Amino acid sequence: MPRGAAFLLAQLGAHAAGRFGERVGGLGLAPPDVGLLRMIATDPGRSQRSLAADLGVVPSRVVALIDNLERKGLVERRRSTEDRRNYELYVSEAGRAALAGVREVAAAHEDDLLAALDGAERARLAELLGRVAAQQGLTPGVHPGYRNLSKRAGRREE
Amino acid sequence: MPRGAAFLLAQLGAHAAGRFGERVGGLGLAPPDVGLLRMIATDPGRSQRSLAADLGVVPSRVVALIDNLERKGLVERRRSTEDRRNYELYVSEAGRAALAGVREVAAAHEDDLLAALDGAERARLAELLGRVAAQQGLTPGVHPGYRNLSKRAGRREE
DNA sequence: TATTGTTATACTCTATAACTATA
DNA sequence: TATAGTTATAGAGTATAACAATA
Repeated sequence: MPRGAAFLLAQLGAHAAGRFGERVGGLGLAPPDVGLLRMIATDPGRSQRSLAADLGVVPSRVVALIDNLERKGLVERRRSTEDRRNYELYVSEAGRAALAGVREVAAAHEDDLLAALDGAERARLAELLGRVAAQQGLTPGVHPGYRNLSKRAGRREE
Repeated sequence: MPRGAAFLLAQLGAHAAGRFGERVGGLGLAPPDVGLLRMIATDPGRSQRSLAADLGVVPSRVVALIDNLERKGLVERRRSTEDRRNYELYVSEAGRAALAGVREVAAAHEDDLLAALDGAERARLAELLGRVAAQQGLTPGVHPGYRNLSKRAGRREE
């Protein structure tokens, strides 16, 4: 039974995510931590609500995620002075250091993952994948692993 | 921040898996069902234990998975006459019909997923991905989504 | 009344370990 | 004693809904 590119994509994607998770785990980070940290670093002061919206996740989940990051000292919650209902989120100094570690790890990850390809082939692969991602409407930099899948048609196990 | 091929792979892989799950959900199948069904169809009479080993999953999980398939009438358990401790698993007629449906759905899935690419580009993508998968030691046709990830350091995202 | 964040709760998935029936 | 499959249980992850503070 010949496997097409769609299956290979799903298979390799899960593999890549798993391996990356192992690597950042070595840094004391869970995979969701990494994405959140990056989003907050990119747009400091943003609220939990806006994160929930961008991630396609329920706000209560962001509470737990940020609790986690705050407990690790990587993110700070500051009550907004303009609208005291919401928090402004900031990446701490330790958080920035963690992100630097993530960047190293990500480079090593990419290199090991694509060991079968030379530079030109990697670029070609990235180009093809980029076009597919754009056509599929995927948000650059946002991993669908966050998304609430329960609304969708099929899931897992009956 | 430029995203490399590794991130795109994880992102697109999760997207592809999610969309495929929706489609087979329309057939009344959960994503794990599809893989199990195929493995049993390929190698009729195999035991639950052998499935667990191939999937990298604990045997008790296979019990629930097969219970499910059996309840839907897609798979049959027959007590082995040689060694009465184990079952021989077979895909039923309904199971074969379900697999035919899966093949249709998979073709439509691939076509929609890769709408951004023409035939030559799809072939090129499949070729590149195939080489990466082989170098990474991935088992053809076995999706890592089954694997026990709890032993590993981190888990999801990116 | 509407909105931000929180808590309480429930449900799903999945692993671990103990158990049964064979061998 | 060892193996195939099963059951009981627990823990992680995540959604839903009710709630408090603020607007």
